[in-house]
Amino acid sequence: MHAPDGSRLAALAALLADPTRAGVCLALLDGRAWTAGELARHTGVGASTISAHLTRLTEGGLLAQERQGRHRYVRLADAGAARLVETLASQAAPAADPPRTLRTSRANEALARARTCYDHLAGRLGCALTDAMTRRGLLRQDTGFALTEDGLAWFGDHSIPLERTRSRPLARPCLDWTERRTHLAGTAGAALCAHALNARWLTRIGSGRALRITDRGAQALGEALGLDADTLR
Amino acid sequence: MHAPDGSRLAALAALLADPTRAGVCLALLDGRAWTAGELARHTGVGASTISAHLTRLTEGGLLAQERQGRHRYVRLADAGAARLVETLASQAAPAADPPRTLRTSRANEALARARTCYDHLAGRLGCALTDAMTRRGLLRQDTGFALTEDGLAWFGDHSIPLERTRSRPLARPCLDWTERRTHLAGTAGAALCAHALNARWLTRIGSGRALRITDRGAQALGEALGLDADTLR
DNA sequence: CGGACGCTTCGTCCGCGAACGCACCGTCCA
DNA sequence: TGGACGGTGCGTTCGCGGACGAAGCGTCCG
Repeated sequence: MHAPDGSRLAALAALLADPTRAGVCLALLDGRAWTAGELARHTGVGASTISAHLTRLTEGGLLAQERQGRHRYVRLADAGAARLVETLASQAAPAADPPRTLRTSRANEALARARTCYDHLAGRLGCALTDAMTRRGLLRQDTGFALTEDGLAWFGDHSIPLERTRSRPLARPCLDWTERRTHLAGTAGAALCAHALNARWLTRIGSGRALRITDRGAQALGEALGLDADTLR
Repeated sequence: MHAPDGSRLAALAALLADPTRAGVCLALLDGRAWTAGELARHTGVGASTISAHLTRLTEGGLLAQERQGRHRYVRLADAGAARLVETLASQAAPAADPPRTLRTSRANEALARARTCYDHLAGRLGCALTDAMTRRGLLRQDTGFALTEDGLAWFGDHSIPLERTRSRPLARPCLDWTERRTHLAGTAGAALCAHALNARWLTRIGSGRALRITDRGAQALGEALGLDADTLR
């Protein structure tokens, strides 16, 4: 075993060093599978071009694909790939020029409010949940980033199963692009997100990664975490 | 505020998408400042070439530079930059072809045994320390990654000051390239490393990032963590 | 069965950027 | 006050790769 040489690192970075491929990976950060055509339209590039890019990303191990009929579905390969894109995105973020059109402004506002980040919750909602959990002593951030005993119990009380795997941390921080603060990721973050969508606490807006809080969700989150979810509507 | 677009992410990734620049960043992961000439020799490239690369990396915000006389010293700009390179390196790692010469084999063995990773300890030693701390209940990894109360006290007992800053976590996991496991990073990891070097528990081998355990260090680590440091010699 | 559709393959064009050598500038030392 | 040395700027070369369009292939649906 030897230290990774520059060429391997460069080859991996090169996959993300193109605006189109970077746009693809950012789009896939919503954690779902997109078709090649959707990504072509989303990045504003031809069908043949996106096809080549998806092939490169897949062969590079960043994307996983699945073919269904005449569709090619791609998604981020694993949590490691998602973490890489996240890290890059949060480090690249510091541009803050105002959006130009009302339409994109609305879309950005929705994203800033609540969205998925790969498999967990982000945006103001994600941060508010994380803060509430910290305030209630379910999560500790002052000595690192970990669930407490009370936190473990909380998940149990709400029948949210926590898979304890060796390869993936139960709780880890993820830096939020819009809030510039950390929110809950890892197995627990994913479980919470899955539960919130399953129990209809949250629903997706259209087909994107933006989320909306339901009435039931506002009530449930108010009870479970003392969160004033109305302000996040 | 809006989501980072592909071009920003791509521009950042492009900085690391070149073998020479990637080699520079990996070298700088030892946390120290290198001169332009050292990096040119290290990457096997001309002086003018390395100069241009260092300028690009600095302007991109990944490197910080400092001029002393006719020397140009560069180092990684901040913990964020280091984390980015780490993440990329650990994701890129899976090549394991054996080293070709005895010389590089020796060097790799030394690196695998004990080294710095930006500002904290890595290699078998770093992982062993992290494991020992976990075993002794100073560090919890099963619910995330955080120091325990006992852990905080341990740092106090050994007069290792822990700066509690808001922007940087006290403890976070860092994936080790050689061990494929996590070791302690963050403020606590940095403080431990600094203390170990200060107290001469460890010394640098030559000018690289490899470390050697001193007799005093073996004894101190044995007492403080019950670590059998002899096996790491 | 035919046509629309989603994706892929191929050929082509074109621009970016990495590397080098050389001339040059400032610094350090004998 | 030279001369060696570390680093910079410029001009040149050259290969890589991203984009497009056209043609082709399999899939779905009317």
